[in-house]
Order: sequence, then structure tokens, then C-alpha cells
Amino acid sequence: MSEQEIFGKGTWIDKLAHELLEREKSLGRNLDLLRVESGLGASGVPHIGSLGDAVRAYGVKLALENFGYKSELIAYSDDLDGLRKIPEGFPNSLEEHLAKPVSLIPDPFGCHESYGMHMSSILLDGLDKMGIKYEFRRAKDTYKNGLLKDQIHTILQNSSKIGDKISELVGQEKFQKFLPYFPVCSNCNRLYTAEAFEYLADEKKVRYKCHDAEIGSKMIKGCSHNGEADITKDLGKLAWKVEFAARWAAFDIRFEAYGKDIMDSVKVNDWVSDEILNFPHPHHVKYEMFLDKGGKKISKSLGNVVTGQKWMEFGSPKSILLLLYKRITGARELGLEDIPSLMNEYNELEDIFFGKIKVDNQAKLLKSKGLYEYVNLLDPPKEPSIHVNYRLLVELAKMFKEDRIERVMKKLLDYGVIKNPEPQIEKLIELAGNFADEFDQKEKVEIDMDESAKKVLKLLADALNAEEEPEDIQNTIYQIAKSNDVEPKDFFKILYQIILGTSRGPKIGPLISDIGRKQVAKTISEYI
RNA sequence: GGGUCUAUGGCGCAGCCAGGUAGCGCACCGGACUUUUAAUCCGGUUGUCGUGGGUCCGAAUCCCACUAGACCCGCCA
Repeated sequence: MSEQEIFGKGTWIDKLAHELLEREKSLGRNLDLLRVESGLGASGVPHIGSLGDAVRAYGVKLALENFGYKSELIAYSDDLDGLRKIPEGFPNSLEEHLAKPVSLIPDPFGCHESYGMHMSSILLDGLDKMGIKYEFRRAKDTYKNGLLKDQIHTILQNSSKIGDKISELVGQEKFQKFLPYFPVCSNCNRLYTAEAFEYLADEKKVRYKCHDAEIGSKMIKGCSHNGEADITKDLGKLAWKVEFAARWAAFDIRFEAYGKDIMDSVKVNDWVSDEILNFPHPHHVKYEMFLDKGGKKISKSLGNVVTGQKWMEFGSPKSILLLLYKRITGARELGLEDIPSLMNEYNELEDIFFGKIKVDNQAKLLKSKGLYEYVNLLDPPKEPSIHVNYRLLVELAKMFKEDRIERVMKKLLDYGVIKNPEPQIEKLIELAGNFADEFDQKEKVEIDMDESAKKVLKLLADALNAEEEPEDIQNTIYQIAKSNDVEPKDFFKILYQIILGTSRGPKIGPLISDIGRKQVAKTISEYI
């Protein structure tokens, strides 16, 4: 690393921003405002990967600002995207809206103006909760207001050249025959069924015919309508192979990250941007998809979505930011079970940042500190927060289901983990508690009990209910079992099953007094 | 057909992108505590970093080739 220069805060984000700046300088472009873009996608439930695209773009914006340039993040919702599949958990009534742009489909939950806005707002809400600032734009307004009209015009005039290039670059021959523009059929409101076959350049209109089309594995009926669409104001959209390019040129975008699944589209769009629209394409970075634990791509229409909202039930917003900023390369299998280690890793980074943990390697020290700053959106706290190991919290939360916050807090004070009950710890207990409830729901164990065991349980319940606190609960249990010819070993097992739902657990005497002996007595009596 | 990623103790992974003492969790072993088990705490063992070359004072890390697996694209977005 000696001959390697280190940029900014030493993370991949800084390196990327540096590359971007070098490129812009060599292109000789105006550097007054460097726009970065993130696409949102409004047809499926936005998962952590969609969030990642925007969060990382925002990171680049921060890095650019840190280098002294003005930058802004455009969050672009493609709400003219047609609905192709009904996502898991959505009503089948959506069937009639298949192939329609998502912004023209009513919100099945009735809380937003359209299906598309419902989906987008889930993502925007996630971004808001993480403190990401953005400028929101949407496809519907973009096309309606004719913001892309010049680019569409140029693209359609060059459509045969583009069609040939697409065929050459990615082997798709479709656009040698049809225009890379999908009008929304003015008669039935459907996209994709209307095939554009001629561009009337003087009038800026495309002629189309609405016919049956295969979307996914489904046949969508067209309405046979013959129509013309005005590209300056009617609804319709460019095919993806050329749409990015039009947007980049129109919005003056200098950076956009992309997932590897759309690599080919980006390749084509870069060419269109450079050669047809005469706008040097934005700088890119490619990232791998997040996979679920089985190695499958997280799909918006499958049930394996991890949304930001779901994540934040268990982990802090910073744990997501850490996940997304720690690296960008490499395929990653991701699940909610990764939250505990990320929560702890954040604490470790904070300790490094505040010098509580020594790191010898200077480059690594810089990088860790830099990462911590990015996770805090380059506005790190002045004081370290109070650290409590997340796994410990989960263990404690498993024990206390009632009055959880209060009881776990008391334990933490007893253990000397914290000195005072703080509101921020309450929040942590809440998160860890949710985690414990979600992942520790052991299937109701069939408890194997004979009559003598029940008798002993009854005796124990009575003892626990007595006004006088038994001196030594552990010993009391042992004695009761022994004097009634029940193996203490088996009896302990039964108690763990009743109290914790497992066949083993922490030492039972203290456990019972922690939970409250009357509470335990009550629980036990339900089994007698 | 095109492309990308992955390969690191028994298992699951981090470290690689900007080279400098190979790390973590689980498992395992020992100890402490325990009137049982477990939990907890302390300590410990476990590695030719997929194969072969190259660059370098120095490679898990960078470059090239190869092998195996996974995924994406070749509908649409």
C-alpha cells in the first residue's frame, strides 16, 4: 500500500468518487453539480437490495461533497413499469390490471393514490428512516411533462441503428423489428400489448397496434386497437435497453450503480448515451445481488423479501447502513439472522473510531474509521453510545416476555453492563426482544408428564405461591422432587419446557426469582 | 451462447476491492461455577487460504491460466 494513494476516508466509496471525479475532469464536463441516480422500481415489494442501490448512491454523493463538490441524489421511481406478476400476499383482484403501468392501478390497500406509489413509498419510508436525503422523481410525471421528448425523438430516429447494435451487443433481435418504445394503449391502458411499428418524426408520434402478448408465462389479451401516441405527452415508455440513456442525458446524471442482473441493459444504454445522445454515460459500479440463504436471488414476487421495514423491527437503521457500506463486491447471502453480528460490529467500529480499540495497521484503522463515518452519513456522534452486546440482549429477552424492558434493564444493571437505564437501551431491548420472539418460537413441545410429576408440580406451585419467599428456590425444587420419588433431572427438564419451551436453560433458581415466582407458579398451574 | 460471482480450520463465514503476524461464530477439549443438566465466565486445539504459474523484499489479498459450484442475461422491467 505504500505507493498507493489513499483517497478521502479510505473506503471503496471514496475510491469510487475519486474515479468519478477523474473521469469528469478528463471529459471536461461542468462540475458545478454532480447528480447521482438510483432507480426504485415500483412493481414489486422493495427489498433490502433496492434500498442498497439508493443508499450506496447516497454514499457516493456524500463522498463527492466531502471532496468539496456539490451533489444530489435523484431517486427515480419507474412507475410506468407494467405489472407482470401479482406479488406474494397481494389480492388476486389485481389480475385484471396485469400489464398496466403500476401508476394507473389502484392501491389494493387503499392507502396511496396507486399501486406504484404504495410500493415506492415503502422504499422512501425506509430511506427516510435511515436519514437518506433524496430528490424524488417518477416516470409518470417525467413522460407526461415531456422531459425526455428530445431524447425519445433522437432514439426513435435512430431506431434501426440501435436495433442492430442491441442485436450485436446482447443478441436480442426484437428491436430490429419494433421501436424501443412502448405506448400505453389509449383504449385498454395496457403496456407491452401495444407494439410500436412506425415513428412519425414530423408529428412526434408513434403508430401502434394493440395485440395479444406473452408476459412472463401468461398470455395477456390485447384489444386490437390501432392508435397513435404523442411522445411528448402521452403515456408510454422507452424500452429499458434505451431508457436509462435518455434519463441520464435529460437529467445530467454522472453516476449510477447497477446490479449485475441488468448488466447487459447498462452496456446497451452506455452505448446509446455515448453514440446516439452524445452524452458521455455516467460512471458506474456494478454490485452483486443479495441472495437469500439458499442462494436464490431475492425476488420481488417471491415470498423471500427482506424489506427495510422488516429489518428495522430487529436492527437499527445503522445496522443496515453498515451492511450496505462495508463493501460492495461479492455475492452475499443475506438473512435477518445476520442482524446480531452487524449490531455488534457497529459497536466495534465505534470503539475503533473513539480509540477504545487499538488497530495497528494504519490503512485498516483509517478504513474502519471511514466506514464508521459513512454509516453515520459523515456526521458521526461526538460521544460513543452505550454498548450492550446484542446477543446478550436476545438471551435476556428470551427469558422475560412480560415487562421485558424493565426486567432486562434491571438484569443489565445487575450485571454491571450499564450504569443507568437509558432510553437508547430501551430501544435496543425492544429490537432484541422482537428478534427473540421471531426466531425463538420453539414449537410447543409436547411435555411428557406422568401423574407423579404433576403432583410434584402442584407442590412446587404451592411453594412458589406461599407468602414467604423460599430461601433457596433451587434447593426447594430439588427437595420437593426427591422426597416424592421423581428424578430431579427429569423434573428440571419439565420445568425448562414449561418456562422456556426448551429442555435446558440457565440455572433454574435464580431464573425463577428473576421471572417472578408467582408468575412462574401461574404458568406451572396451567400444566397441572 | 454471453456474463458475473464464489472457493479460507469439522461446519458456517470475515479478511481480498488500496499486499505487511490468518480471524470470528458454532462445534470440540480443559478449568471455574453448579446438590443435576444447561447457561454463563476464563483458557485451549483445529488451516499446504481450490489448482498451477507470474509480479513483489513480502501474496488469502494484485495479474494470467485452469478446475469445481452458484447465480444472472439471452421474455420483461
